[in-house]
Amino acid sequence: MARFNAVTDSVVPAVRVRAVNQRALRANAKYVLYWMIAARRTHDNYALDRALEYAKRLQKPLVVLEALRVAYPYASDRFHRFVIDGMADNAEAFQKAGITYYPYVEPEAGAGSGLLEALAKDAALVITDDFPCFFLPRMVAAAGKKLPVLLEAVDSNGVLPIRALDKACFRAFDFRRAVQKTFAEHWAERPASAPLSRLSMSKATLSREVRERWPSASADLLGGKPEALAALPIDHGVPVLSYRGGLRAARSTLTQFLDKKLERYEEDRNHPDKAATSGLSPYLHFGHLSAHRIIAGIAEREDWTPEALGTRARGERTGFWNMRPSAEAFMDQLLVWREVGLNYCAFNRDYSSFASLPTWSQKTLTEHKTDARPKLYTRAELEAARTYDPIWNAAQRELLREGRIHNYLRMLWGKKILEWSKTPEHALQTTIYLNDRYAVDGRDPNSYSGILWCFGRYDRAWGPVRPIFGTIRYMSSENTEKKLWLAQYLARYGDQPTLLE
DNA sequence: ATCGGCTCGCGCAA
DNA sequence: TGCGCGAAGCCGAT
Repeated sequence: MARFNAVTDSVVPAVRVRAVNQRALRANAKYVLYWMIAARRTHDNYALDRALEYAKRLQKPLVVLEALRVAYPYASDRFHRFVIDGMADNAEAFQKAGITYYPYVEPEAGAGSGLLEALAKDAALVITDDFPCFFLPRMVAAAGKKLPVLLEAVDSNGVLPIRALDKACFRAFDFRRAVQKTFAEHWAERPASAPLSRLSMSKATLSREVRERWPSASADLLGGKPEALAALPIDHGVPVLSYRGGLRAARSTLTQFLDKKLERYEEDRNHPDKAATSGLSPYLHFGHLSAHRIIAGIAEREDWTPEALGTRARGERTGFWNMRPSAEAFMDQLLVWREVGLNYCAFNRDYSSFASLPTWSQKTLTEHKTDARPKLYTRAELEAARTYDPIWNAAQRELLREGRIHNYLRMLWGKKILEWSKTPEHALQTTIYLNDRYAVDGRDPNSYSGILWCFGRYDRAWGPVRPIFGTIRYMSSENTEKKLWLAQYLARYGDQPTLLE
């Protein structure tokens, strides 16, 4: 270990590693601890690579703690089920590799306090995930102060490290240019796709204190027994989804997308009836799937290698990747639109407020703050999908039932909330609440980009000046209905009573 | 069906 | 200083 320089000799790019505290590494401790909080997967994971690297250098076993608490904002059956599905998959993969994996689901608020510290007592150092959003940055900072050992946060969020640039971009165009300039070098430093294969690592023993005071998640919970979830003090008003979380489900969703949908992506993606969207966002949000894995799949289908990349980095939307148009359109979503959100959150703690909007949009919305609204709905009316607008109601019902809203309709959904709220600030609050509570990929940088876009972020002014919107880009249900194929969508999520309401 | 104007700010060329 | 251009729009003119 003496000659290992953790910065220059690591397989993980230094820009992805952040020392959260200045405590020492303890080479004589029992194991290396990976506290898995965002990249909840066993491959394509820089934090796991880093942890394995330390374990090998120090000749210690690796212990992985994947914890889920009950008192975090919006904890519900929906998100718990999704994360626990992932735990079951992770348990199997780590078991096969001979790594001590500790899935912990807190049975009551506060019960999990002290677990990380107790496990860290025997750790040479702790590695965790660096996620720039929600309560995670605060939680990691607090842990850094408490832990008696070195805590490193590793960024496995995207293909570009969140600190690849030194500031936030306020236009997608600028970020696209940065992606085009640097993709090749970052792609060359991708994480291991099968880090657990051919490992020979000794197994760690956890202290009796830990095993008795914080028993790992029960087989009932991991196995998906509804009673086990019902017993937890979480929001039972947000029901589980019809699709599973976890790595297996992520892989099959990806395969479906690549085999059946990618080819028609560009043409069909705006049409709700065409079912052309990837459905990958929930898996990306909870770290069950990596952008690297998706790109590898696209590259294979497109027979693509980085040599095909264009040399001009001018921020143009086509002609850079040199893939088929549909694949290029999807790459733009994945690399530019997903990662520009990560970039924003990484540099702005204030990523979701009205004050974070561009000056021009704050100004125009404020100027039209007192304009008459066609109708004002309460949050509860919106939540229950009870408006006069069938398209909006359908989108809201899709959110309630499926934990997502179709890409195109999500924009209209947000714009209408602005139209029906007494102030833009209230509208923003309501939109974020609904998305955070019900969307599987809520509480994600990506989601905040999408919502704040409706209020002007990453966008520009569009005339003519209209009531309420001012020069914010306007969208209407009438035009949406004319432009899109959505009859089946309306039938599926239409104004008929359902179990939820 | 397609086109320009509506309207704002940024980077870049000059 | 001027020019070109940008997530998905809308509307009226041709």
